[in-house]
Amino acid sequence: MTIKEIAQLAGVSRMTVSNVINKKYSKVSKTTIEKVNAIIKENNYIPNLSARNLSAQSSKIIAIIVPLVYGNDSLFSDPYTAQIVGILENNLRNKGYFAMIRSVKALSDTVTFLNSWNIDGAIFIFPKPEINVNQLLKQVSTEIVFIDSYQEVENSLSINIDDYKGTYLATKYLIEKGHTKIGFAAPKRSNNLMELRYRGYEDALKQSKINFDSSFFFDSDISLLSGIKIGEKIAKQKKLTAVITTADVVAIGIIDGARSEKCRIPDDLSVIGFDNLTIANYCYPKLTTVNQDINKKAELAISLLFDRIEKKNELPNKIKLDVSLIERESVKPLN
Amino acid sequence: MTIKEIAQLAGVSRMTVSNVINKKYSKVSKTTIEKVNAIIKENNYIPNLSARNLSAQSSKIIAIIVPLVYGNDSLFSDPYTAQIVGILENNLRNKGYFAMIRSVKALSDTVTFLNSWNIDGAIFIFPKPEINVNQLLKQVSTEIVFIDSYQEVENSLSINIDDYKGTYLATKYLIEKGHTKIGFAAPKRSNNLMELRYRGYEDALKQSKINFDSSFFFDSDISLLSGIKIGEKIAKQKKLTAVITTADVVAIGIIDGARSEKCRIPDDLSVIGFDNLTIANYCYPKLTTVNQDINKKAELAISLLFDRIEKKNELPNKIKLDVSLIERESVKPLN
DNA sequence: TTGTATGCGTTATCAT
DNA sequence: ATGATAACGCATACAA
Repeated sequence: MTIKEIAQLAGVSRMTVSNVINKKYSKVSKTTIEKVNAIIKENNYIPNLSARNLSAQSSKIIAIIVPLVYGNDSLFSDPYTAQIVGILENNLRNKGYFAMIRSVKALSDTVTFLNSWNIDGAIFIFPKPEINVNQLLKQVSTEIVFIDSYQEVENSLSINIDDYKGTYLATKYLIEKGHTKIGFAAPKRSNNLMELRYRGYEDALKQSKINFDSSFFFDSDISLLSGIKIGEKIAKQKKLTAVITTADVVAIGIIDGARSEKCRIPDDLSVIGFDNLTIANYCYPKLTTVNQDINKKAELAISLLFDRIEKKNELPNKIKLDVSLIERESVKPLN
Repeated sequence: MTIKEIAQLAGVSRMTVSNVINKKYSKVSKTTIEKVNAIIKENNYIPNLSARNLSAQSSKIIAIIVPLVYGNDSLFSDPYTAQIVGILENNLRNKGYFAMIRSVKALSDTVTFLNSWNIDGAIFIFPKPEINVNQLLKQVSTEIVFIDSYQEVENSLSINIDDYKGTYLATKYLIEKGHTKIGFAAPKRSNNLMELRYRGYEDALKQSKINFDSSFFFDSDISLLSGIKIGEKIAKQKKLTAVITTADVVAIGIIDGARSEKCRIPDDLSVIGFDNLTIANYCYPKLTTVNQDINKKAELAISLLFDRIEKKNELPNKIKLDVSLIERESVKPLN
């Protein structure tokens, strides 16, 4: 069923039908509107968006680009990403847009994808260092909002959190509770994210004149498995009384790994997470963690994207969200 | 950059360029192929898929339709859905398709969505009773594979698991361990899923001549919160020694809720989950649960969908996957 | 208020 | 081996 057929049934031109569909009522008489609408309904006519988009040079599609976790089949190994994507879809749908999700490996993949469809905008979650944001923006005309990008690119749109503050708060909190042997589990690959979180940790130590020992550092992926290995190692070494992480999933992994080596949590080892995922409140012990407002992050990404798509330009290029420490049960005071 | 421009630059017709792009090499000379390819590369030409799809009447888009959880902003409140969607996207991308995700509330939403784009196929995860599969199939020409559909519709394509066996195994296991006061937490709304899982539970009880008491039943959503409330209730009542659930998230919620009422798990209450999510292995205590192969489920959905899209018709309409019980630490023997 | 012509970028068909 | 024409379904610009 096409506009043409509807037009024939209604005995009007295609344009009249088109105007009815697009509610350009000033251009059509009431009688015609009603007649056409009746026929549209009767025939269950639904506009062909491929055609509309070709004509309009705009697709009403927003791309959601997510990192492809190497060695993993699923994009959503991390519930953090899943939660964001869910909120994005919800907001986009309510705005009359469509959400196309795509995982990408390389810059060229990304460019091809974004230029293939007349994509109206994109939200890119955690662009890995392999994908150079600067290059990407040069090769693509789509508006892109980056969530958790730690490539500092002027003029790029991004939503981040105060990473420095997050680890700073966590470390400070442990120190207040009497801990001095505080491990730090984070991905090693140097990027700004890690730089910031590392500095937060380091500065808090320094302020209390605690020496950083390189054996305090544990290279981790953002995965349970990675956490488990670190937990086992920490339990065997018996050198630390506490450890902070850069993701709740890692923290939960550490707890599990340490426990398997007879290390009690938090009695023998205090653990602090990062993200405040839903599960952080239901694992055992309930996880003391750095809270970030994931929902707000996703919603702001949408706001910023549409601020630019609609050329309002009211919001700043870079938005940084605050974090806070949530006290639960995975930290034991030593004093 | 369009085909037309490439054609002009190369001094050939649009069709020749099109043939090169689509690798119809029998129709183009080697020299031309090379010349055209060079110009394409040089200009970073990328085909416009909107146009291609309009022409081809096919979009290379596969819709992933997920249930909208009422009162929840995120589609992926449940990691189970997130995992499936991740695997689907991965498989689709590898096949050269695009994944459009969409949550739907009503039948009409769904029909409009599927008919708007020239969508090549759809995978529908857990169609709620509100969306009548039979009606849907009548109003849509797209091939749809249903995952976890409990509306029995002849000729519809579906991937399910052996729900009856799942709860049967769980209940039987508890009985073997000496439990007789076994609760059952599941969504009450009557549909086939619940019917099947309920019967598995009930039959196992019957076979051991254990009477079912209506107070053993707890109406639950598939959510942590729902589990928590049930856990609290069970702990307060102190009537049960064990409870089985229809989702790991509910089981984890129950553990948390019961624990908050000083009920020790598994000492005072044994709990069995359902799904064997990743987290089931890392919560505390590690969850004894009914395992289903989520990855295989998603992969089979893709296989079945493309079996029909490509008109091979080698696979059966309905595929039912086996389940098994995974023994971990959330059940304590009473004998 | 309604209709006509044209273009969006691609591909199928049919000539040459 | 290459090219001309039409078609996919819709919307913009302009004419009547």
